[in-house]
Amino acid sequence: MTKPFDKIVTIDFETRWDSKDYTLSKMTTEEYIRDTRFKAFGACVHEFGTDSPTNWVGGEGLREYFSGVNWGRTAVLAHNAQFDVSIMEWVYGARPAFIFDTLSMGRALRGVEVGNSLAKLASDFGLPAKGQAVHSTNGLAVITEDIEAALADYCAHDVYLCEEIFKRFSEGYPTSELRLIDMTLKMYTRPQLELDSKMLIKALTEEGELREGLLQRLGIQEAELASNPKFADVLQKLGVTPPTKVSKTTGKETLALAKNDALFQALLNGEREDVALLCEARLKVKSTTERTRAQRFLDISQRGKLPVPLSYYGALSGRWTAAKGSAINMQNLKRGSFLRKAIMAPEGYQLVVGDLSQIEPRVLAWLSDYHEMLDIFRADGDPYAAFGAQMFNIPGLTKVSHPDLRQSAKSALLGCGYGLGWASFASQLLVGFLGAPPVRYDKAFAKALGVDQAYAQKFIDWEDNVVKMLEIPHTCTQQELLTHCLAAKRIIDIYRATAHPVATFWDMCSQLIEDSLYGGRVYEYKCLTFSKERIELPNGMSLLYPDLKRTKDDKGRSQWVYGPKATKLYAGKLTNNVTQAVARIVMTDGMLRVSKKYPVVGTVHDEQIVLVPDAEVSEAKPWVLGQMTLEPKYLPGIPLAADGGAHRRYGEAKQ
DNA sequence: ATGCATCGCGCG
DNA sequence: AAAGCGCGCGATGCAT
Repeated sequence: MTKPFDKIVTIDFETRWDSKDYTLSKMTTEEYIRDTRFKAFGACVHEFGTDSPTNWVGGEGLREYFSGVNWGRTAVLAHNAQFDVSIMEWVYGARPAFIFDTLSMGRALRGVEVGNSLAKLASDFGLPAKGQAVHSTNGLAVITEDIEAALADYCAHDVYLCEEIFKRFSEGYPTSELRLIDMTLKMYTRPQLELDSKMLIKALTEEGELREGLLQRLGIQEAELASNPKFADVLQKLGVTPPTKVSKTTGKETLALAKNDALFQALLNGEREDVALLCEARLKVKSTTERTRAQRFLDISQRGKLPVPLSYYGALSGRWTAAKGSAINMQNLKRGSFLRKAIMAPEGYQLVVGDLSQIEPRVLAWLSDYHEMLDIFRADGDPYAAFGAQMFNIPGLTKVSHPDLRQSAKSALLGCGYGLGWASFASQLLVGFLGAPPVRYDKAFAKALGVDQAYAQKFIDWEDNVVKMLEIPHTCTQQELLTHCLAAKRIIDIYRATAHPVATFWDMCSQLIEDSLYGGRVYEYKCLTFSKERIELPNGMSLLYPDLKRTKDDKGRSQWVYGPKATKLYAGKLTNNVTQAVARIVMTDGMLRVSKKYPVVGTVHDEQIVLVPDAEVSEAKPWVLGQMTLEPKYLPGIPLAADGGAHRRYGEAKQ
């Protein structure tokens, strides 16, 4: 592939800020740059890889500078390029051909938890420390020549640091991943999506009126509903004992007033109509996320198009996360919500949304040589429905006949692949069961579950853990609960017996944690190379497990932990990590192919959002799905499938 | 006041 | 112990 640029310009802006009310620590990048107060004091620029001097371009000279460069053939390099390139594009109309970003590269190469600020990177690489001069501009709208000179020095040093770090990072960095960084940043700096402000206003108004009316009818303040202790008081006054539960983490008693707490659900669906109404109102009042987000979307819509705030390599597995401080997360918008519907392609375009069907179970089946499962996928079967039929003893269960049960089976099957245990599974299924005293796990209960003495002793060893999971209150009797747990255990047992290759894969993972990730023995398995504290992936990137070591948990049992937060690692989790990481590469391969023809304007893990002119939509849709499912050479024989749709509105594209 | 941890819930 | 996993954010409670 020929390079889309002839030279790389490193850039760093210095801009006006005020720690009181105009600062990136209190505002999003989008808000800050689009604010009327925005002002660039200047920028340092340097042509990367040349002896040319680093030039400070003062604020008044910036417009002339940017119009004097052929950005169509020029790439830009910055640390946190989202900021600098947004200024270039939004303020000066300069559209660089390609974007390099040392912050993005740092996350991928060093991990997300270590910190990848320019100061930290300089220190870790033994480079001259980042300067401090910028503090003197706090609150200033104009700067003196002296300050400007100091700023220019400081800025030039940042440019130097960025280049030095880039030299170190770019050694061997896959071109495909550089293209993904460029793609991700352009989703933000070159926004295409529009927000339907009328729809957002309407939804906000209607919701507000509904809420106000409800509060008035009940004669209650919002705070009395929203706060846990205050709501408990309200219940007490009505002669209702506020329900409690034992916290899973602290072990302390706490109010069980969350939406999915069984006892809260009992009140919500109970016979006391006054109490039920209050509970309903509480849910309405507490669902603030949707309101806050709608308001944020509305605010953005009044400033311009929607910069999609995604963070390349935000997750261990290489998945994208929401960009920190962006205040909105495009990856967890409620399905079917008006927020999704308010996101639109510009006039004359549609959004082709394609997703990789069941990509994780497909990759797991391929990695573990689970041929029976691969054959189900090859025959275009529905493994979730098949598992659901086993789970619920409903032969012939389908997505159409039992959509909810199939959804439950889907979640169970995915969990099972990563080591989901029966107790946890049982408690998952119990969510929603109503009222009744907590059931205690004891020896007799274990025996009733049909586990032998040694197995029962193991459960008792993790008693606190299991007790908490089973201490979910129910309306069902002890006997019903027992039956329920037996059913849960039966399903888990069925899975582990039938998905034997997956269990064998767990075995191998356990061994590799010990021998390779810890012991350093290099081991190649299919498209993965296990070695000391890392697993190399088929795209040249790696899963990182820095400082992996064996520790003891609070019960004195041996366990593996890694990283600054002592994150636990064990077979089921490693299975998840490699599966998710490989699935992400299948996904990005498709994105890279699609992006050669159409702009990819967003991604949500197994889904890509592609901008297509109206006239090309019917052709583009199958083409996109086809590009997503080309067999990767590192996964020979894997059956892939993709599904998708097209609409001007994001929320209407997939049916 | 401010930071930090936990919970609950949204997505995959 | 074969323990589902990967995220971010708002509300809340507790410590500083």
